[in-house]
Amino acid sequence: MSRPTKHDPERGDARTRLLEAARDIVRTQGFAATSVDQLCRAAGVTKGAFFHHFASKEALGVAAAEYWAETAGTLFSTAPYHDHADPLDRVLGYVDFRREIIAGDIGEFTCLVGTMTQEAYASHPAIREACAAAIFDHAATLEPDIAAAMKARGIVGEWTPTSLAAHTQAVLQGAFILAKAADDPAVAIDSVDHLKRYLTLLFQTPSKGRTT
Amino acid sequence: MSRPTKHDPERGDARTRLLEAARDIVRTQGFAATSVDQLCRAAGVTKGAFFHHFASKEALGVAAAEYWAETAGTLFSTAPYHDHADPLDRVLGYVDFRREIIAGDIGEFTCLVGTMTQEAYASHPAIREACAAAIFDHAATLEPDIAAAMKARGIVGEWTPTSLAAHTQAVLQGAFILAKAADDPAVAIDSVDHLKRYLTLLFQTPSKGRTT
DNA sequence: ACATAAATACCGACCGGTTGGTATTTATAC
DNA sequence: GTATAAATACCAACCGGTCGGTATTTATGT
Repeated sequence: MSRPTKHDPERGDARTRLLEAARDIVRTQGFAATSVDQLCRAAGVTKGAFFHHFASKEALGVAAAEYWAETAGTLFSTAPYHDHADPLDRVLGYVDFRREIIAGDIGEFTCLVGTMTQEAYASHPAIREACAAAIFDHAATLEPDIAAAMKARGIVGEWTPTSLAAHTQAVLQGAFILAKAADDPAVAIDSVDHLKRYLTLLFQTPSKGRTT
Repeated sequence: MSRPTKHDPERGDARTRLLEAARDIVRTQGFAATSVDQLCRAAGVTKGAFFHHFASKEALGVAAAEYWAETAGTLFSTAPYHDHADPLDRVLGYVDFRREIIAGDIGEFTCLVGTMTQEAYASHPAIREACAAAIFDHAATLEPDIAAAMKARGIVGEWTPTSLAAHTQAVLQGAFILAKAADDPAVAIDSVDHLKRYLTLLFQTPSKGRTT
């Protein structure tokens, strides 16, 4: 055990390590099934440190959602799909980028805030709000490109950029659930392919494509 | 309290009441956050009865998923959308039927097995399997109509009836997550509308609509 | 028809371990 | 020296699960 003290920086401070532990463990076990002790063990800190940084387990959940939104924000804002000249290519490039991420271990590509939403939407309003912000703020980053693609092609469909952006997130979240159920990422990739096909059909339609 | 004995049938036996309590409570709180005591209180039975009918809390989770699959099975097999002559109309009728269900309280139209999958896929393999069966067996009921619609229109796309059926479930599951996050069923309805639009575009396409 | 045996269904007190959270102390940084 | 960060010790409530027992239904032997 040697000397446990001396403020060992190791990898980041205690708060960040707890947030990263939450990201990894909550994604595979869920929020309720993850105990504070387990988080502390994984982060290599004591309970005292936990409750120094977070007022409660719920507060940790909120912070984890915010941390998730932050890291995802930089991941996607620096991704290469923004380089395409055509706005539709940027949207399709986003879907391709999401598709690439889906591989390997399920606990590593699935979405923390989607998982937490399911458990916390009724019992922990603060967590629900933080998750909603993470999801819909991320969706909002797609709206300008969708709107530009609509304008460029003169599309005036009965749907809005907001609802289409939200739909992309719904497909992704649902794909994650199916991948977890099937214990196989392939089914998630199939759904993302269907999403890309939808976007392509939507924007290649010469007429308005009335359906409803 | 009067006389508690004499095998009071009230509303179904203890097992069914526990299953119904699980369906209602787990959908809003999640599996891990729902205690056995809470289930017993809601079902009006004692802990002794619980562990008489179920070997463990996990076994209750498996049984709840199976019960869900059973009740959903009768709900959808007796639904009116099967009456359409055109197989595509049956598929679109299914989507309409799902759309109609999405209304009112979120805890009442969301999916038990989708919720449980998120929490249990890694920690409770038996629950994961039961949820997977519920989801994919339900999806499979759409495959014959999808296949018939493809054949009727001579569509030989790069996708399969199985993957499209699974995709419908992904959209629904994702729509539920977004509804929970936004605390508003409207966003779920929007996604279902996008799904219907996708199906319509897919099957009205004269060419194969190569995209990938 | 009836006594008896054996399942089945259910009850509720109880157990050891874990839970989220607190109080107090100790080390570090500026 | 004082604010911040972290460690230690501790707690009452709650957790899933057990257990000995009782009531009721069903099967069986005569």
